[in-house]
Amino acid sequence: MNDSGQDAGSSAGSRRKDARRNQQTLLDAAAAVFVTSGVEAPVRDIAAKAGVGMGTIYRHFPTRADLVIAVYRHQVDACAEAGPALLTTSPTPHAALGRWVDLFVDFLVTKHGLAAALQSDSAGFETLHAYFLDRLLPVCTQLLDAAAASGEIRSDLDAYQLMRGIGNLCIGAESDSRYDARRLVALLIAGLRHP
Amino acid sequence: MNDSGQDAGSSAGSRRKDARRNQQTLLDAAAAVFVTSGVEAPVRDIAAKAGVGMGTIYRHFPTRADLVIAVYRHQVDACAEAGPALLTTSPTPHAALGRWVDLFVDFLVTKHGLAAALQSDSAGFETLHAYFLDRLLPVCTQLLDAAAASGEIRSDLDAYQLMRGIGNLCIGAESDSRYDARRLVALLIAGLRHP
DNA sequence: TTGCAAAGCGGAACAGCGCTCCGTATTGTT
DNA sequence: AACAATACGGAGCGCTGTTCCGCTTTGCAA
Repeated sequence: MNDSGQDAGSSAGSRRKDARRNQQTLLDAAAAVFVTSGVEAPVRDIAAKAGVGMGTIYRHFPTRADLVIAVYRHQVDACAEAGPALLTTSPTPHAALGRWVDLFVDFLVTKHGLAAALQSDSAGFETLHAYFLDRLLPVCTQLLDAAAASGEIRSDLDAYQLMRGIGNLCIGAESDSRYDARRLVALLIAGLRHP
Repeated sequence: MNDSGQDAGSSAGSRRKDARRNQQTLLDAAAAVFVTSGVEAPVRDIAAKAGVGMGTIYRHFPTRADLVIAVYRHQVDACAEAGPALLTTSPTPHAALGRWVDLFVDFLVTKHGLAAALQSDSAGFETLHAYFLDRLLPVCTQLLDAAAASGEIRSDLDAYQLMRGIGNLCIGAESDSRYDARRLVALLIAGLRHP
């Protein structure tokens, strides 16, 4: 359960051949369905798209969150790893924070319903929330601390609140052309500057 | 459908006696259930709490959104009416905006799941979104314009985006003690000031 | 090659949801 | 007291997520 997604057999090829093949098929099908119908698409749709039964999906990914995590793991990891890099390549820590936040927002906004799922209180999605936090909170903390140390921003907002705020601002951004989450997040970051 | 909530018979006592009594019973039951189980509580729970059948609830309130609107109508109206008043009693338009936003945030944060329902893309909740917008967008626009005219804030963010941003920031605030929506909204408003 | 656990698969089945529909009961008017 | 008109209750439909178990596939061992 707290194996942070995927199956017990990890990604190495230890299981039976058909099992490995189905796992990959499911990941591809899920990715495709998430794009067209959003992250909260019916599990049956994913199973159908993969040409697989319901049982198979739940054996490979015990909970929906595990499937979502598996699909987006690479991109979340990339986002996490970009943090320290940005800190060295940006003119100031505050600029690095801004760029990293842009990266995160772009990721969330382009994944239908992901931001909403992250904050959803429906059972089964806490794992998703936890994974994002585990992976990104340390990076965000590092960037925030650096920017605070350089004196550019106030230091009375912790990384958790910032990330939740950003995640919240991204909810519904993909389905409402009148709403520009990037702009609002930028405003929020602007509000962090010392008065 | 676009009668903005409630029933055709409005609140006047034109219908049968038992119908009027049941409508009030339902409003009370819904208010009570919303407090304990949130706005997205099962309709059956509300019917049970009111000691009434499913049919009754849907005849009085054709959609869930209508019921939610009916329960909170007074408070939303109060919030809308407070806007112009604040404009005259506050030292500056920007201060009025800040106080009004606080009012709105306090309202959202104390109603379990209301902020989430507002942005929910589940069918049947667009009416709720529309009602809040109809009622509050003009007020927010007025406050925003006044603050922009006084030169205190930038004028390139419309009231719609601001309200959506605020609503989004309030999601989940009532069930996460580490997250303070009021603070983040304040930061967002701070970000509106001219640089 | 063949036999046979072990591992994996499919989808029927269950529970919980919103919402509809219609036979029955209540009202108030004649 | 009789009778429309109105309103009520809850069974039932379609949709979710999730579980469970009889059947199939796989791969090792003989």
